[in-house]
Amino acid sequence: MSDQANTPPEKTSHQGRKAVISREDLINAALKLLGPQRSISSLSLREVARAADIAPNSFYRHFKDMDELAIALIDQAGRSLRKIIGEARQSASPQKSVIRTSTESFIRQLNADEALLHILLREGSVGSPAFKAAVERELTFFEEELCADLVRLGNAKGKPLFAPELVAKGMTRLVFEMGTRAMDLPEEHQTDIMEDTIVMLRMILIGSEQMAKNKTNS
Amino acid sequence: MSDQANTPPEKTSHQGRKAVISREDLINAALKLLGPQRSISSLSLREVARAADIAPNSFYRHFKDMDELAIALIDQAGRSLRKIIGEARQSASPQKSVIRTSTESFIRQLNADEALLHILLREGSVGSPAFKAAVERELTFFEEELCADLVRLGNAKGKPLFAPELVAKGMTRLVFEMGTRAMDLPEEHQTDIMEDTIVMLRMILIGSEQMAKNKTNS
DNA sequence: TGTACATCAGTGAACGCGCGTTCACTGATGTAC
DNA sequence: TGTACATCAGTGAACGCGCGTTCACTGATGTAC
Repeated sequence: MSDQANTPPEKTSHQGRKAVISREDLINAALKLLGPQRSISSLSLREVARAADIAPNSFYRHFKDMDELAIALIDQAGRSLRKIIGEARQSASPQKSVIRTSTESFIRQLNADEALLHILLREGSVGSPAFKAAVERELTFFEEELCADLVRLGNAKGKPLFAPELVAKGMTRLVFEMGTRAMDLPEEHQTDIMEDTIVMLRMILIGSEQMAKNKTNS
Repeated sequence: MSDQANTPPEKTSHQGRKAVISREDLINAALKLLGPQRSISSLSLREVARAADIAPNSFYRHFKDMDELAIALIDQAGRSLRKIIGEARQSASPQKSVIRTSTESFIRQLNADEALLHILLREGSVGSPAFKAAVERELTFFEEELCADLVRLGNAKGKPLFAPELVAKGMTRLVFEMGTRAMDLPEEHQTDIMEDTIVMLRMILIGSEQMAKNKTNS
């Protein structure tokens, strides 16, 4: 056996102790620690350093703060969310409604990501004002895209919407709220929650169409 | 001047140090510490003891744990919620819809309580499984009452609902979600959020009525 | 009414722990000559 | 190609702090005789 076989070098350089670590590595270390039960705000700097296999003080080479790391995480989660939804929008078809497609891919990704999207669900209601603002920014962005989609679809169908921005907001918030609760449950229950959510989203949509109709008639 | 005039005895007995403290006093001390920015899970035992003006170890005379205190707080918040809604239900009138009355009293109480209801909004997504279960219990209870109300009202109006339990769930979750976000904002914006919320709740209600109608016709 | 005694909500001191942060350091890597 | 030097991501040791929890204690209050 060669001497490097029984002590796999991982990230360490040939000396045995040091390594070269990037911001990314720290972010990933943090993601490994997060999950349904842990929020960013509950992570300690030393924990993250430990998970990344560096000395605690080395953390400061990459981030000023745990807060700075947290913001980076939220940004990344937001980017991930936008990507998911962008893809869902692409794959919309006459067979499956946009609502169903989007909700399904949201929940699917929630399980696949294991940590990234959870951040947006959790950190919106806890943590520093900066965290909340960052999450709120992602949500608002999401709502605006959804709103544009809804208006376009509604006009195409000849069923314009009443207060489409509130339709988008209600749908977004509801999906996030339901997703937050779903996170803690085993996967089989998540399907039920998803179906419930879809019905609720339909109610909002149909309600808005109806309200637009009433407004026009009167 | 009498000797007790310049050092008001507060809770202390005549000796100057000791006091008799109740579970209630500890709960209230914790409530004083809570608020938009602090969640129960972020409170320390020593902080609560300090706020209640007792030695840290005295805490154990009343609660086994901070967790036990937390559950007590959640219970109390739940009771408060039910009371609010009970009163709102009483004061429903033909002039103001149940939706408006309930939402208004919810938001009003959110501001008045300053801490009690916030607990239910915050602690549902963070903290130990026990916390979450306790919050979920309160929400479910709330949903069931609301559902019964909705069914009764719908039948009285001759407009039965489709999936009333989902109407109740969607409304509850939406109000809580919007309330959570509203907490951090100054009061003048809260009115806007409340109006938005009311419109969204209407969409759900009208959507459900419409879906029931479609089901019947087909 | 007095005395002896049990109870128990309060106490101060101490513990070990993980935390964030600082300091002066080291040694691999890249650059200039 | 070789040597001298600057850079800078890593380091170990140490700090002071607030935490939860333990211990043996105290002294006011209620009860029995």
